Amino acid sequence: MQMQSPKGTRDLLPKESHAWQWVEQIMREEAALAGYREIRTPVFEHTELFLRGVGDTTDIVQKEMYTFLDKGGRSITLKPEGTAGAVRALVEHRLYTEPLPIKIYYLNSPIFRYENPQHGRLREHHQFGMECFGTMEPSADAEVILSILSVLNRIGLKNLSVKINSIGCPVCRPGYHEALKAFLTRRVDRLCPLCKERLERNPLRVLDCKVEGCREASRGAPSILDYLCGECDAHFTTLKALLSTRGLEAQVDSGIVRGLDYYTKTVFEIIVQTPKGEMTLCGGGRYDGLVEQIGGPSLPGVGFGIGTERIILEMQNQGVSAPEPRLTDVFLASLDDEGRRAAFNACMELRAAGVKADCDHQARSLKSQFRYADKLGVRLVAVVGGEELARGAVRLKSMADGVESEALLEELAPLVLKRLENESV
RNA sequence: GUGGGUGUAGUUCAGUGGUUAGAGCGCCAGAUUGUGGCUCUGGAAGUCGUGGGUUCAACUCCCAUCACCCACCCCA
Repeated sequence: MQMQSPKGTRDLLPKESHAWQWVEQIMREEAALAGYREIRTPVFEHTELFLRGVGDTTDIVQKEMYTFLDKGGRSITLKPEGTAGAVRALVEHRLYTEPLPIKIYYLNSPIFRYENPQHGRLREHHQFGMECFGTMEPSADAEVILSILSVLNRIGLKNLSVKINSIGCPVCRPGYHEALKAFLTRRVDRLCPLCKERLERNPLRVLDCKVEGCREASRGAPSILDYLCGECDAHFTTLKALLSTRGLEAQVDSGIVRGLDYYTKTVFEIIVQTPKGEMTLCGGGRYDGLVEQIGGPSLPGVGFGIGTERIILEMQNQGVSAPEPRLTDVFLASLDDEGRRAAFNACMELRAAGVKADCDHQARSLKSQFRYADKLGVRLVAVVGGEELARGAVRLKSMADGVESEALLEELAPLVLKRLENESV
């Protein structure tokens, strides 16, 4: 049997990694602009963290976690989402003793979910996330939404839409649960088996079901928005106003309930319209009770996670490509053994001067070296050897126009630097 | 987890029971003396996903298995 990467995993190959780096750079810059600092937490955590954080009625916890016992008998789980680990670290290291709010982000943290792979759905994927702790203000909710939108806009993605909703808080949600449960119970016979269970433990999730019967059954269901308490309602109204101020008319969609239990008040998704339907790029919201559930102080929070694979996928769909860095600017070709030594030496000198330089490592013919240099897309080729080398010189050829000139070896670095700068392509 | 499709060189694919399995692109090299892109010529490269079975004979038929793709489910 041939070795291959495990089901649902992918190798990031050199020809695509530059696109990732470009996207990462934009994420870092936007996070930094908003005062967020990077945090890196372990790939695995105690299973307990996710049971308490993510919620044990969720699909993620019930059937999608990579959980195993380690050799010490501890139950360990590979991160199925990014927020819980960040919250654990925040609590463990008392980061909340710093001036509030605490703003942190994680970049391409690997995320694991055991499910059937499909387009844009892997068992291991990577997420960028921003989390803001210690403020109840809707401006924080607006900030994280606008930050990630700014990232997506800078990348150049089109056809994006933002859906928001409020799912209330411990004050108002019980009342809504009751009303929703009463409503659905009257139509229970039309619900799918899964939703019949959900009805008891988490009726909100029935609204998210895609089964036709359930969709019909939930038509005309009471809306959470009608049950929000004064505080939640005011929060939601202000958030919408803030987004609107920034020219963002978010689509209010009471069907957005999210797959994680820790959310309170604001939940949102960023969707992209594709020819095959819509794809969720980003999901997030407010989680005012989470820090306390994890064993920390009562500290509100709001944030999001976004899948990098999906961003890259959609970039390809939309024909958006990251600028491709030139691999090598100058190639040192050699004519003979003496030239090979000198070319190697000159190559290292150029690198020391900050020039992307390379030389022949295959002992190839000059013709082949040129062919190779051409494929690399280099801008200048220096031919080292022969009678020029005896005079301490090389022939320097510009690959774009084929023009050659002679250059002294000892002046090569400054000359090359100047030419690369002048003819910057 | 359920249902459908696919699996042949690095890659995109041809090849449906019969000698040493093919093509385009890519890769490597050559086309007279020290030079790329175009063209021409040559070369390397495949346990035909894996394991069983049927047959005188299997890439081709059957079974299983693995992986990928698509749908459901869910979401990033």
